[in-house]
Amino acid sequence: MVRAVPDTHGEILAAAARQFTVTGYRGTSLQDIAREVGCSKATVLYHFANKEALLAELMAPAIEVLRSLDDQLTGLTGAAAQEVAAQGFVDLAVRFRQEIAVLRGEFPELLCQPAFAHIQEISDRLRDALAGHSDRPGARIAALVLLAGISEACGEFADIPDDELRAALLALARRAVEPVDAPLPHPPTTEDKDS
Amino acid sequence: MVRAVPDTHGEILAAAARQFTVTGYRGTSLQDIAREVGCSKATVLYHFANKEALLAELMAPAIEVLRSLDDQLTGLTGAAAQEVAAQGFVDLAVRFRQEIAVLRGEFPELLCQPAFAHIQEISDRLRDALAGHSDRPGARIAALVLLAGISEACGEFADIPDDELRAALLALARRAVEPVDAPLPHPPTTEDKDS
DNA sequence: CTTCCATCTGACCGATCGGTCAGGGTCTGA
DNA sequence: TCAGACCCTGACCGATCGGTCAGATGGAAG
Repeated sequence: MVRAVPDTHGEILAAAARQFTVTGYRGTSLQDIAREVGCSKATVLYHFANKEALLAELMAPAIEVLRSLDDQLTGLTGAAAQEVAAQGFVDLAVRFRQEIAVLRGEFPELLCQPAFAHIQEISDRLRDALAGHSDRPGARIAALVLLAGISEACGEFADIPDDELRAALLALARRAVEPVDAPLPHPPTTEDKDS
Repeated sequence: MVRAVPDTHGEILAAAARQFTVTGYRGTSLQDIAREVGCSKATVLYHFANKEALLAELMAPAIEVLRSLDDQLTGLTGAAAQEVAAQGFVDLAVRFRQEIAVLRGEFPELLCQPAFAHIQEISDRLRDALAGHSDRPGARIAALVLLAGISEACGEFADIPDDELRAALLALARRAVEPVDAPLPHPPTTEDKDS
C-alpha cells in the first residue's frame, strides 16, 4: 500500500478547528492541539508562525466569503439590502458554522488584533444592511440580535443538514427583520449619499 | 464631614462587573480588578474565596430572577409559554444586561462549574418554552437564535433606555418566534408527559 | 560519502495566571 | 494596657501559557 504522506500542516489545522469549537480560541492551548495531533508543541509552531496565524489560516475561507458578501451589498438600500444581507449571511453561517463557532464570544478581543481589524467594519456594514440602512432603534436592534444569534447558535446544530438549517434560518431572518419599505415615518426621499 | 466607610467589598464587585463586561471573565485577571480598585490582589482574595465566587455573587440577582421565570413557565404550553418566556426573558435581559454581557461566549465553560450547573437546565427549559414546546426544527432554531442573540446583543445597547430597549426586543421576539397554535402538522393531542 | 534541507523535538524562557501565607496596622472593648 | 477581630499587603508558590533555540533525524541531490 502507498505510504501516506504525513500532512502534518493539515492535521494541525483540523485538530485546531475541532479544539477551538469546543473550548474556544483562548481556551485551547498549543499543547492541546499538539497532543491531539500527536506531535510536539514545537512542531505546531514550526508549521505556523504563532497561534494567531493558525486562527487566521483557519478563518481565511469564511472571511473571503464575508468580504464578497460585503461587495454585493454596496449600493443596495432598503428591503433589497435586507434580503441580500439575510440570504448571504445565513448561507455563510451555515456553510462555515464550525469556523464561526470558533469565534464564539471572542469577537471583541480577536477583532482588536491587526489580522482581523477589517472584519469589524465589514460586520458593521452587514448589520447596517440587515437593518435596511434604517436608523430606527428597532431596526438596529433586530439586525444585531439576528447576526449575534445566528453566529452563536449555528454551531449548535451539527445534527441538522445544511439545506434544512439554511431554510429555517432564512425564514427566521425574514420574519425578524423590521420592515423598512411599508410605513416610513419620514417621506421616502432619494437623498442617498451617492448616485 | 463624615468619613466615608471604605466599602471595599462593593468596590471590588463593581470593578469586576466593569472589567468582566469589557474583557470577559477569563480575560480579566484578579490583578486587573485589584488595580482598578486600588488595592492588592490579595485583598480581592480576602473578600472573595476565589475568582469563581466573585462571579457567582455578581450573577446572583440575575440568576434568582431567571429561576423565578423558570417557575412561572412550569405547566404552560404553546403560545402561552412562548409569550411568557419572551416577556420574561426580554425583561431579564434588559434589567441585567451588564451581568449577562459578562457571560458573553463563556457560557460553555462556566456552566461546567458546579456553581452554575443548574443554569443549563433552566435555559434549556426556557428555550423549549420559547419554541412553544414544539419539536419542529424551525421552532427550536428560532428560539435558540433569539435567546443567544438577545444575550449577546443586549450589552451593546448601553445608550438605549430600558423601556425602549424592552419594547424593541419584545416586538422582535414576537415577530421571530415561530407560531405554534395555528397550523399544527399533527393533530393537537393532550398526551403531555404529565398532568 | 558528503552536503543540504525540510521536519521534528526536548529543553528552556519570561510572563502571567489563580491562589496561599505570615505578618503588619488599626480599631474596639475589656 | 492588652487581646483580639478585622482589614490589608508583599512575597511567594506551582501551573500553564505562547514562543525560542540548538540539535537530532532522515531522505534527496551532488
